[in-house]
Amino acid sequence: MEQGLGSDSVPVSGSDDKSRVLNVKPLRCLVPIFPSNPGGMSSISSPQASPFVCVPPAGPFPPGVSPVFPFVIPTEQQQNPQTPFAAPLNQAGPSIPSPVPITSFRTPTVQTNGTIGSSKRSSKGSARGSSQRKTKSGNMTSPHDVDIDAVANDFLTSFNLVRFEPAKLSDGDKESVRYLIMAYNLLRRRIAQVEDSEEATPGVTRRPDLKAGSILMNKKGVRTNMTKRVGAVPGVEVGDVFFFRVEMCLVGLHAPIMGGIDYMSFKISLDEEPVAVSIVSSGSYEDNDEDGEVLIYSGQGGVLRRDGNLMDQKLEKGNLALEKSLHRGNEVRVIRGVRDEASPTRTAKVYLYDGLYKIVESWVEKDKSGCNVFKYKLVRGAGQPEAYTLWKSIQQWKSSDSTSRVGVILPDLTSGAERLPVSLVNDVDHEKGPAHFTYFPTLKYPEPVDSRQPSSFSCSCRDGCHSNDLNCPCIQKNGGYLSYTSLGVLLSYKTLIYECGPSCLCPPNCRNRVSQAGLRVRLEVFKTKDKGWGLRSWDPIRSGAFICEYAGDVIDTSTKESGNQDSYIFDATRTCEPVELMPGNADDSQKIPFPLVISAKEGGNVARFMNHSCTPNVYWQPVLRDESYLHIAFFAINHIPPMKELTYDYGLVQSGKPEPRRKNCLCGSLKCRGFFY
DNA sequence: TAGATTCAGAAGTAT
DNA sequence: ACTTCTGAATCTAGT
Repeated sequence: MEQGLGSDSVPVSGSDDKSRVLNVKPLRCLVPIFPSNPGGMSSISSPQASPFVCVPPAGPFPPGVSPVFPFVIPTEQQQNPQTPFAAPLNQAGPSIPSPVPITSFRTPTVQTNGTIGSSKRSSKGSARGSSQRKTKSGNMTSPHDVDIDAVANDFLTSFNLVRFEPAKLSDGDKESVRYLIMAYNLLRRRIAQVEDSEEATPGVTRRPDLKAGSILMNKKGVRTNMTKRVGAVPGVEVGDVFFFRVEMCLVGLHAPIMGGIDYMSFKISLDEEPVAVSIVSSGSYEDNDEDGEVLIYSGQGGVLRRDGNLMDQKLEKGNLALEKSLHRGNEVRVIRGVRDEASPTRTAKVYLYDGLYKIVESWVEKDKSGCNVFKYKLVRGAGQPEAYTLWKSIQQWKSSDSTSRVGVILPDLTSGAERLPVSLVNDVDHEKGPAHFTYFPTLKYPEPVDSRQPSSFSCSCRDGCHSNDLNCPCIQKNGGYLSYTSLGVLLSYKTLIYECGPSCLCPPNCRNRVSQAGLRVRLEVFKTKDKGWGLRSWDPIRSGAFICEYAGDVIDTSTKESGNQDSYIFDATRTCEPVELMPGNADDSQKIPFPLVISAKEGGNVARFMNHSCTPNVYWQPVLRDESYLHIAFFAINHIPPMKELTYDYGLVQSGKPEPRRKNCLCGSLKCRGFFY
């Protein structure tokens, strides 16, 4: 068991002094360069304070340093001086690049194809979008008093730039489904971010999921798989995960926004009769699942009414459709709703697409209160990939020390260094573990933290930073918004995120310290078939969620020969192929402040096991803490099902820099460029 | 802190 | 117009 990883390879559990295991390599040769702009940052950093090359966020950059864009940003929409909150921000610190406010992206002239907000929804008496919200807050003009419709319009304007093929409206494919889900989540998170910065109205439930859903549902040419069908839905694979019901509507997996049974009418000679096409089993009825391949599903209706009366279920609508499907023998898609364990909110749910089932039996039961309830027994079709059963296995691994599982080498390769264990598994061959390395969970700068001067930009939010507090300097640095949701999900993509740092007075659980709070999902290092060791997650990961940072030793690139021969190098100066065309509120003026190269050869965390892919599901994001500590944080690009390998794009070396040895890429994607460094 | 309850919510179906 | 296995906020019962 301890052949590959000697007992000395892992730090002793509970050792607080992580620096003990750190092989410190001081950076002496970098000449400090400081912002030349008057005021602002120059006042906070003395030449002795930081050994790093500091450049103003707007550049210029030292040779070889380039801005990093994980996503393409529409360029024509930048720099509009008409910004409602440019003034307070500029007062706070002239050196802080003025954020591009979302209102500056407004495109009032572009009314060509169906702008939202004005047409359908407002005319239908539900004109609650912007006007109602404004009256709610009265005369108090919030600094964030931003029109949600405008946000959505900006978003859709960018969205229209996508090469979206109309053929996919009726028949989707994997790429369009993936893109649509990602677009939905970006919009939803953006709306949530804007709403969150406004003061909460007591008693009003915010539903950014429905708002974003409504906008995309009503936008022509956005949805896919719009024609209902029996059986598989193109572009949706068994095992795919969804985090909101609306997502499944958008991609045509399950049309009812709340209803559990989706059905369509099927022509039989002259008559039409309904057949069920998909069901969602959320566990709030008394469904029970015997072994994961069988589902006992309760019909709809008959639940406790508002008037207190209980009713028998009727053989109509969905119930009738299920009955007809039993006799017809057609396949029914099954979606299993389960609790999202990674989410701190206890009610959060994940929907697993569990593939095709057939109804084999139906009967009527009396429930606890004596009312008739229809029951349907569904059996899963053979030969489909594991989905719900896999989820059930994982629940078992979590509860039973995973001893039952084959291939487990170590239950926790971090020996407690992370807040969650990380298992080490090999079920493909006999290798007993990766080469020796020291596990530590964070990035190691060669200079101790306490020798640095506290930044005057640190905050004093003792209860944690909140996005409606515009006096918080950490909020200001992020363009006036908090970058994360309460779930630790990144709200919008930026080239640089400012987190609270060591000198901030906010607590460790501050919402602006997401990348410092440690792992939130259960990860495991596993042996891949052909790419050595890799990383994957037991928990489903929602789009935008923080996964981990890249831990390792910060490398002095001026003395070391670019350090690129080390296969555990993370080079933040590399550029990435744009992942997707992203709607832009990314701020062009914010750049990576200094070149950062990390080596995780001697030591590091789970990130060192993440493989390269040309179509990745994870991307990296520079995060600056306290103006001087740059870190690399990894976030999910789209929803990631359990046990799917986590990959990111290793990027391309800047032209002019020495190119490391190329390796053959085995990612297997259509867009594979054939190699990586 | 975790479970239970409340309540607005929007699309699809049926009337 | 009506239904609906949502989902967030609030309330309640427990330690």
